[in-house]
Amino acid sequence: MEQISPYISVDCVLFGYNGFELEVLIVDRTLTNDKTHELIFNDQTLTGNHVYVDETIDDAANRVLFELTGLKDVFLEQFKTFAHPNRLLKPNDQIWLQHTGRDPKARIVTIGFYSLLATDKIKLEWKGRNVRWIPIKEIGELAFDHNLILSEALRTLRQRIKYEPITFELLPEKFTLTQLQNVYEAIWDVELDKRNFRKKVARMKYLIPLDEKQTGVAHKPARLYVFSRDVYTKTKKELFDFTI
Amino acid sequence: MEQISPYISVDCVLFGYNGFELEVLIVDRTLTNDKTHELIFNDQTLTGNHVYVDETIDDAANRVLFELTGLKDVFLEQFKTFAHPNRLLKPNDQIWLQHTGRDPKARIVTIGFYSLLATDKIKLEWKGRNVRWIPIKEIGELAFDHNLILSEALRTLRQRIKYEPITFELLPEKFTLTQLQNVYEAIWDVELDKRNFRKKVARMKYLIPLDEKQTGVAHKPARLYVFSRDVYTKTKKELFDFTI
DNA sequence: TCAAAAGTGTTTCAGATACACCCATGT
DNA sequence: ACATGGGTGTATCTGAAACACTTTTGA
Repeated sequence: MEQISPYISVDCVLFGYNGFELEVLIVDRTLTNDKTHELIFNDQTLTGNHVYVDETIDDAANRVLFELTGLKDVFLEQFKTFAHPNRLLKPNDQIWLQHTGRDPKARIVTIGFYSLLATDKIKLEWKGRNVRWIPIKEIGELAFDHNLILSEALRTLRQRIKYEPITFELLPEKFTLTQLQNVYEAIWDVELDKRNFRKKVARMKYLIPLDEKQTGVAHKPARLYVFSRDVYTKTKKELFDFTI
Repeated sequence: MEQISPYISVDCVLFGYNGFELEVLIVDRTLTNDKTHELIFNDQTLTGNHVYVDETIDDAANRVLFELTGLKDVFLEQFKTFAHPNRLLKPNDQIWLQHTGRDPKARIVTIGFYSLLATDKIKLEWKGRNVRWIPIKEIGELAFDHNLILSEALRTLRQRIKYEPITFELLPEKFTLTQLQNVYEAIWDVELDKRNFRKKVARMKYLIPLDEKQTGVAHKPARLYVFSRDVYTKTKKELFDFTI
């Protein structure tokens, strides 16, 4: 067993999309009395990891993703670091740290990462804990400073999708334009005009239309598209443009 | 003396503008043998600080700025965290850590901040070390992973000025439109068209023209402008727009 | 045959780009 | 009087926004 860097952790905000809403992966944190088996508390956290001594923070974050999905090379990006001296001082958190054998007084710096995942890629169990997707609007109080981490991640995501083609990561490999539009609408919580949206994506050469259609839908089946990272990197240009 | 969090530091990339080029604040790091007074090495670093146990990282970063300028409330923003296990292993860095009484084997997480400053606000001495502005294109090898930190800061800056009005921070309170244009040109290393640039800024209502002109210049004196953060926050709107 | 979502075109307006000359000042 | 940078307008093109109907499929 490799040794842990006791003052560094990573927290991962995993975004998913259920066809209607933006979701976040949440794990249950349940603490019971070892002897009486009575429930002490039951709440929720984001996914996170400690970092091994010889491990980079990116590797540690990727480890979370791998444990949850069995996949390497998932989209994952550092967005902000949280190091407030009081970030672990809520009563439940103190009990939890103590119970899991950590120093509740130690100051832990956590580096926040976010990732976009097709929701069906996730295992529903992680480190013996229950895992589930929760729509972003239904998320209540989370442990530690995880509500703050989540809201900063969402802020970053909303910005990032304006300028980088990453929304595809939330969809199956082959997707329809309506699905893609729905993703933008879910992330921004707005409605977009279908015709204008399609004119816009028509200019994105890296969105490749297939000679393939949806099947099994009770309406005119939509054409399927794939995202070509190859075309994207070849055609993207730096914008020396400012908009404000 | 407050106690230091030994595994957390902040590094600040301070950008300045000399009228022609984008500059970065660099401090000399000179190590001499305590007995013979021979020079062991002489190289450069960014500015940085350790973090006190009860201090937030933002406060620690602001402390650097305050030590250098005597100013509070300077523009300062966290942009990325650097935690590679090998980031302090270059020979000079190991000698330096040892010499300054720190554990050269310890893994230190550093949170990168960047700031924009009018260059005349800086003191030229910091922690007994020499401080100077160096044009970004003339910066050589820096200590630790500071070249990496700098290049990530620059990447962030180039993005950020597209969507946020922060370039003013590099200029005196009252500035001309040509100065402002020069700042954009220096940061992006491009040339912009004067007339089109002015049409663009004419739409920025938070750029307030004054009834005041340059004096003492050997040509038609330019009108002076100020940035109104007040007007900016009142008129800015969220963009639900994507451009790629 | 009906319900459901797919798919499509035009007009109007704002902003991006390209481009050249006269003006006010100090020396 | 001249050198220096300040300041301005027009034409063309591209993309943004607003808006409604026909088509294809499964049930």
